[in-house]
Amino acid sequence: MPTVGHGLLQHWSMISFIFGLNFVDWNFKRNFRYRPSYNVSPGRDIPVIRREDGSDGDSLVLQCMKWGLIPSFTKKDEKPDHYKMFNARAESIREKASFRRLVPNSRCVVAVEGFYEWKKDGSKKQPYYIHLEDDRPLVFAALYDTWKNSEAAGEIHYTFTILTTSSSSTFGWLHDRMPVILGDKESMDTWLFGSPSSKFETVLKPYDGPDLVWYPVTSAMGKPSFDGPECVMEIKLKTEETKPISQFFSKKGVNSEQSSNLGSMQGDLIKNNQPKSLKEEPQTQGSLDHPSVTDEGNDESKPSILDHPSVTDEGNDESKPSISTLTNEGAGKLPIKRDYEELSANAKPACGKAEKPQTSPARKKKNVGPADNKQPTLLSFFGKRYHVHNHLLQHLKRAHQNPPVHRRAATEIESPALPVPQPYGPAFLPPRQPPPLPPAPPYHRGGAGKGGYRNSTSLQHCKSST
DNA sequence: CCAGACGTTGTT
DNA sequence: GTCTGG
DNA sequence: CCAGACGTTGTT
DNA sequence: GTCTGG
Repeated sequence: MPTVGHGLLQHWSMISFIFGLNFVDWNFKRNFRYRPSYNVSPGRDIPVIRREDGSDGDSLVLQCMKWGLIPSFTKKDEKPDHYKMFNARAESIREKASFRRLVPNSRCVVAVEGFYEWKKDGSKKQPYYIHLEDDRPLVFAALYDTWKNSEAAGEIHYTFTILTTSSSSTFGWLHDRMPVILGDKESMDTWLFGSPSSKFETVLKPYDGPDLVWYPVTSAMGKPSFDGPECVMEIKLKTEETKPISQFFSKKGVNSEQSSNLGSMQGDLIKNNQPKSLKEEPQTQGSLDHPSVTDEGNDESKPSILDHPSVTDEGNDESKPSISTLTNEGAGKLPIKRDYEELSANAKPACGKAEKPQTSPARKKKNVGPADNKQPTLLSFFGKRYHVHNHLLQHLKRAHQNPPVHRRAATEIESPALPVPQPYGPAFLPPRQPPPLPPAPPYHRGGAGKGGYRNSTSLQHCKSST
């Protein structure tokens, strides 16, 4: 089985950050329309790795596809809607008409440096940037499909959807679903090379590694047009704690007060513990140790995808980069089980970064307060979309020449990539956060250590909460 | 992003 | 016109 | 039989 | 393409 390791991705990452990709001269398929971005939303092209067509071997292809699956049966004259299927519940991919046919032979993986998820707090939504502590790329399990529309004669459009699963116990306070993260080489190999009849359930589970960390970022990144390093800069949250509990349940109270938070980048207060604040804590969670990020053996044993000769760029294959191996190292996998039973209720303010885990979330549904539950829905918006950040892929030469432009607000529209040399150097990376702390207490009931299993519509194992 | 809705009561 | 869902 | 759907998240 | 609902 071919091996695809983190190494590859890690390598890309290093190249882009440190070396600047010049030396990766990979010829990507003709229309490799990719531009690095800190804010990727459905409809954008990003590189994915898939098995080579018809290959029963270990050949892999690196190719750009648009995020947001357009099933092959979509009418040729229909306007493709990438927002409809940008995610697929892992628990039900074998049942849903749009996905099940892709499971046998259209599995792929997507590598990103991190992604964003919004924590809801009443009417407000606070985005958080989630990434691996050591910045290795995150590898998501995905499914792709092809479609031809009426125009562009014969042009085949490749699109993909990212699988989601229930959240791990440590991530659950932020959101109840998370992308399926293939944390080690074995799981990547299983997903990419497993036989059509394989039981993929074992790899389509919540990633529980303690090395998955996060911190709040500006809500400005909620706009697809907002791109640039600012998207991944940590901000301090203003905490409003201290409200009597009664207010917690009162939406009214909460809202009014909190409303200020929206884009706030400022503030921060600190506080001490209090009874749980409504909002869970913002925090950066840390993990405990970094698992071994080490890689000990770097993999040498197995070739990584990059050096894997078989990875070709679909159209032209000539170029195969010859990179040597990199270390792979599996991500840390199992975390330690943490048990915090204590739900700490308090909030830790964010002082800087590492804080602590949050407390368990209040349960969402029911507590509604008194009247006023109905707020204007401001929360919709892009609630769902994953904003995948990937400057990681800057190694793509094209990309390199066309760095993302930092835009503000809706002022502009996406401009086609133009060579604008405007390098923002490697110095932009998001701050790392060291402090590991115990994760937050899970809130799912019943849950067992990891993601809670609940049932819901479908079957397979992991279910999510809520 | 952009097509489509633009409601309430009663509920999961 | 503006919000919402996809 | 055949037209129509085929998705996810999140909620009041 | 394939399943579902009417």
